[in-house]
Amino acid sequence: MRDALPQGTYKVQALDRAFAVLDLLGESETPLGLAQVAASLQLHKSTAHRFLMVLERHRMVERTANGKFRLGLRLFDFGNRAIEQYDLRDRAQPHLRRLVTETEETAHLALLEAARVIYIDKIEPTRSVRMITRIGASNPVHCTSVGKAILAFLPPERAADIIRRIRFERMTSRTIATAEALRVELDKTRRRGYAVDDEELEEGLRCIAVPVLDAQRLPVAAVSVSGPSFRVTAQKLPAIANHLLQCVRGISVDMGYVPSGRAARTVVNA
Amino acid sequence: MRDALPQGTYKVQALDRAFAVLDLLGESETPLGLAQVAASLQLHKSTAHRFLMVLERHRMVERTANGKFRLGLRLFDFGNRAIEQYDLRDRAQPHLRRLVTETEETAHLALLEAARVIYIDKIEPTRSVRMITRIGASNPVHCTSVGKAILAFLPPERAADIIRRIRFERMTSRTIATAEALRVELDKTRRRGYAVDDEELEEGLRCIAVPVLDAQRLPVAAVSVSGPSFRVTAQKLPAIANHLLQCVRGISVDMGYVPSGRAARTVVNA
DNA sequence: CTCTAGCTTCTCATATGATGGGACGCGGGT
DNA sequence: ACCCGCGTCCCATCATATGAGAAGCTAGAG
Repeated sequence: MRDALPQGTYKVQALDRAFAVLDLLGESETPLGLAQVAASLQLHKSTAHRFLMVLERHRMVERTANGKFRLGLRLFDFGNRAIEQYDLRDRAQPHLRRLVTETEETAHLALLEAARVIYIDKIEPTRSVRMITRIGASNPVHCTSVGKAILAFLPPERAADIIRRIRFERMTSRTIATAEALRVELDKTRRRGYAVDDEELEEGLRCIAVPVLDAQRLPVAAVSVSGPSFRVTAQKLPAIANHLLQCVRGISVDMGYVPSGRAARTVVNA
Repeated sequence: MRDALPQGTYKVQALDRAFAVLDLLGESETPLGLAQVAASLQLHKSTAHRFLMVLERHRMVERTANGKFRLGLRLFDFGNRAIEQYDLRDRAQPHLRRLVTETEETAHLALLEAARVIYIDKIEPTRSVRMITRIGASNPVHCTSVGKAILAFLPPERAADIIRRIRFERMTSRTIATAEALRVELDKTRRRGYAVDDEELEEGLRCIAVPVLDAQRLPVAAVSVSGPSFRVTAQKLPAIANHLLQCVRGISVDMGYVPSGRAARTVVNA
C-alpha cells in the first residue's frame, strides 16, 4: 500500500487513503478505534476521523457498540453486485456440491484476474478440517492448480502475457520459481488434461484442477479439489480428475456452453 | 446521491464521487463507458477518467474487453470480509436449505441495519420462479416480514428508536404507513410469534418471518419464507411458521445460543 | 468525588492536491 | 475522405482536503 506507485499512475490521494482504511479494517480480525487507524496508516486523527465518518455515511464501515470501526455491509452489497454478472457461481454450485460428496474433499471455483486467481466459491465436506481459504481471496497463478488449469488452456499469447507479469513469489520449497519451469508444467497439464498443485502453495496441501470452458472453448474459470497430501495421493489423482471433468462438463452445460463439442473431455488413466 | 447532505455532515468530495461511480456501475445492468459515467454523474470526462483509473488500480472496477467499466472483484473480496464476522450466515445455511425443501418456497436470512433490513442469504426452491431479491440488497423495515420480526422482539426503546427513523415509504396499497399502525402490527406479531408481510412490499408477494435470537434472547437476524400469495395462503401460515421456528431454533443451537431456554418457542395453531 | 489519560469530535487558516478546460489521437460510420 | 464520439493526457487555477490544535468525553485510579 505505502510503496511507490509503478510509474505515471493516476492518483487521487483521498481515494488511496480511503481504500487503505478499508484494507486495514479488512485485514484486522477485530474492529479498530480511530486512534489505531490513524496510527497504522500514519494519518492525522483529524483526517482519519473525517474519512471514517464519510465511509460510515456510505455504510462502507460501521461502528460497533463501543465505537470501534469495522467493514460495513454496503461492501457486501457491492460485492454481490460485482459477482452477479458471473452467474457462473450460482449455476456451478450444485455441481460443486456433488463433486464434494463424491470426493469428500474441499472444492473451489476460481476466476483469473490479472496474474492472480480469485476464489469465488468454496464447498467443504462436512467432516473435513476447515480450509484456510476465504471466498473472495486471491492467490498467485503460478502456485495454484486452478491458476495452472486456466493458464494451460488459454491461447498462447494471452498465457504468455500473464506469465510475463508473474512475480514468482516462493510459497513453499516446491513452488515453481521460473517462467520456464512453469511453461514445462503447463505442457504437462495440457497433456494430462488436469492441473496439479503438489504442495506448491502450502506445505501438505495437494490440489488438482480443470478449467471450465466457454462456448469458444476458452477457460473462464477453474474448479479444483484440495486436500491434505496424505489423503489426496498420487494414485487417486486420475480418479479425482474424472470427477472434476464430469463436474465442469455439467457446469458448462448449465451455462449454455456447447453441450456437444469434443476436446477437453473425459477419461484420463495414466 | 446528488441531494443535499442532512446537515453538518463530514464531506470528502472525492470519496462521494468515487462511491457515486461505484453505485452507478452497480445499478447498471451492463458495463458503462467513460462518457456515460461522466454524463450520468455530471462529472468532466477528465475527472471521471481519473477516478476510474484509480478505482481500477484498486480493482474496485474492471474493464471489459471493449473498454467499458464494471464493478471489480476487489469489492467481492471486501464484501466477504465484511460478512465474515457474521458467521451466522454459514451456520444458518443448512437449516435454510431444510426449510426450503419443507416449504418449497424461497427462504431469506436478513440482518437489521439502521432502519433497513439487509438480506445476507437466500435459498430458492429448485422449481420456483426466481425471486427478485438480491443477496446484499436491503429494504425498509416497515414493509418486510423480516423487519417486523426483528423489530417486534427488540427491547422497546431500541425498537422505538428505529421506528422513529423510518420514513414510511409506500410500496404497495397495503404498506403500513404510520408509526402507530406499525406498533399495532408489532403487537400482533409478538402475540402470534411470527411476522407477516401481506403484499406490503410487493403486490402478490406474501412473506412470513421469525427472529433468530441470541443467548440474551435478543434478535440478531430473521428468517423468512416468501412466495406468491396464491401459494402462501392464510391457512398455511401457521404450518410454515412452525417450520420457521424449528429452523431458527436449529440456527440458534448451531450458533451456540442457549439450546435450552424457553420463550420464543414452537407451536402455533391459531 | 476529582484528576488524569486516552480517546473522539470539531474548527479553521493554509497550501496542497484535485479539478476541468482543452488538445490530441484513434476508430467506425457515412 | 471527413466527421463524430470516445478515451487519454497535460497543466494552470483555485476549490478542497489537510492537519495543528482546542475542546469534549469517558473511564479508571487515587
